[in-house]
Amino acid sequence: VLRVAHDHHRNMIRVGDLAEAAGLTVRALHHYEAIGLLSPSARTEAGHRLYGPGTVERLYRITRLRRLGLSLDQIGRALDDPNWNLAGALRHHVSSVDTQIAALTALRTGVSAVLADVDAATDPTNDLLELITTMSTLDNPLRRRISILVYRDLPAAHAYLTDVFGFTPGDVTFDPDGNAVHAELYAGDGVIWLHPETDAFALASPQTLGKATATMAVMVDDVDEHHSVVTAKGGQIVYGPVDQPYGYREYSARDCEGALWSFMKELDQ
Amino acid sequence: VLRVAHDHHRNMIRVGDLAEAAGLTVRALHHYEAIGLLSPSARTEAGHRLYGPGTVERLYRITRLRRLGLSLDQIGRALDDPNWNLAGALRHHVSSVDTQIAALTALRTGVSAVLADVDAATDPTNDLLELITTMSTLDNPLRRRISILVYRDLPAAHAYLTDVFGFTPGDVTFDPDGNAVHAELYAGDGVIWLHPETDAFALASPQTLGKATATMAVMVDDVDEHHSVVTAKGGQIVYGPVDQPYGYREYSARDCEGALWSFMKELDQ
DNA sequence: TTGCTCCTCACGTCACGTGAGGTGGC
DNA sequence: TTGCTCCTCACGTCACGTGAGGTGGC
Repeated sequence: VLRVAHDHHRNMIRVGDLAEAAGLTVRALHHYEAIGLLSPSARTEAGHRLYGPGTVERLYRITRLRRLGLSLDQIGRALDDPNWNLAGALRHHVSSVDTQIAALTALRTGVSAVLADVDAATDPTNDLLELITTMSTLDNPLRRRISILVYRDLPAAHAYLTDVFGFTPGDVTFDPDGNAVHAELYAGDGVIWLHPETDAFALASPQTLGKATATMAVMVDDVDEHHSVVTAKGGQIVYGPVDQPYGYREYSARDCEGALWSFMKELDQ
Repeated sequence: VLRVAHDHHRNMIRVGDLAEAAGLTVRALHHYEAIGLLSPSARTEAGHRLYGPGTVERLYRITRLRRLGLSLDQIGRALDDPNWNLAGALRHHVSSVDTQIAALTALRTGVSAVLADVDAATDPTNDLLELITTMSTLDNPLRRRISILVYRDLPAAHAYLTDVFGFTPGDVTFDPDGNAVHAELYAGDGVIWLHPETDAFALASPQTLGKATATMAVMVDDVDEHHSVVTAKGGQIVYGPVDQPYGYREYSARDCEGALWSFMKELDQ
């Protein structure tokens, strides 16, 4: 292990500072060293860990891959073994995440149904345990919701929702004649599909009808910040951020074809 | 510990049989005994575990609570401490499950966005690690989507969507005049809100407009089974289950006010 | 001199999985 | 006699958290 005198520490960082910068604990960095994932670039004469720029960069990649849900073992292989198939591992990982999400969401609806039954019970001595033991709603078969919004110009709407509202763009699909037939956007908890107008199923854009049969609410971490970004991008604000009596701070905006969006966050309490 | 001769085992069950019946392993039952959660009713003279009817019933409750995501420690308290607040623990648990779901779904969309970029990359030597390191979409601030569907008669729509399509009912909120102003339904991965018609925001029911500006897709485990249940309940089918070229098996139905719903499942491959 | 950060063990977590080595009933 | 199930230790898992006891730099 390289030992350096303290006048050579210039571009090195100590373990506590690195941990804070990376949002980890010192103990986690000790652990990464113990399993051979991330070793300090050097040590001081007193044995204190020192991390150089290359090592810091490596830790940045580690934390990124960690957020994707890979194990430390997998991350080590991804970083050190050029023959290891990272894309394959991620693809496999996505399907296991899907399974976990399905199980948790089934659980979530099941538990809230049980609790709703408890609240509604006229007999308060009614045993919750009995309810749970006999409930069948723990097996609701409805899995994921996907909202499908109708637009005249899919590529334009796709670009607008990405640029102005900040959705992550997914694919835009075209038919052989070059008409856009499908487009996807990613929000935090799933996907939104965009659909062209069609007489066959009586679907039309709010721009065509002058009214809408649905709107979208999207939860954000900071309503005011999102509002100021959208305003700066030229978004068409319907009303600015306001605390609503039903427990949300929210503002509302219309997109390029007049569809209504509310961006909101639950108020404390 | 009660020891019984083998001619007194009549209504007792052995550990291997109990494990199989409960979908657990023998080791798990050993563990439950070690932590004091479930002890056998008796032992044979040779020391083999024997479980009576009361103990089997207790294990059934344990597995049920386990499916709700409670820890073995919490389950023990729920079963043995009459003063312990099971409903409170479940309520707390629901919000932690929500957080987990949000994190996993954010992860899921992030990873699939990364993989989509990899697939679209014209340069196959483009480094996936580079992509992940530089991707900003992993920090998308948009959290949860909530679809808001417009209906003339909220209580009727709430009842229809629950009874016919199988959504789990949430609350219906009324104003002081007795008008329904808000209603909620639970699907597998979140909530759907129902909203009354309002001129102020140009929102109207498909029944009023004759057209719709949005539709909903809902993923189910078994499209044909859901279709047959909805048909039996008198649902208005638009087209029956069919494999679509874009990779889903789906069918479509209209609800009590003409809103279009697709129930679908991804095809293999 | 006083704080603060740093160091190295080393046990604990959660719900079992997985042998190791051996015994009693059908 | 041969399988099968059963028994009791006891270590391993995964990514650290949480002290215990102590040292070096500002």
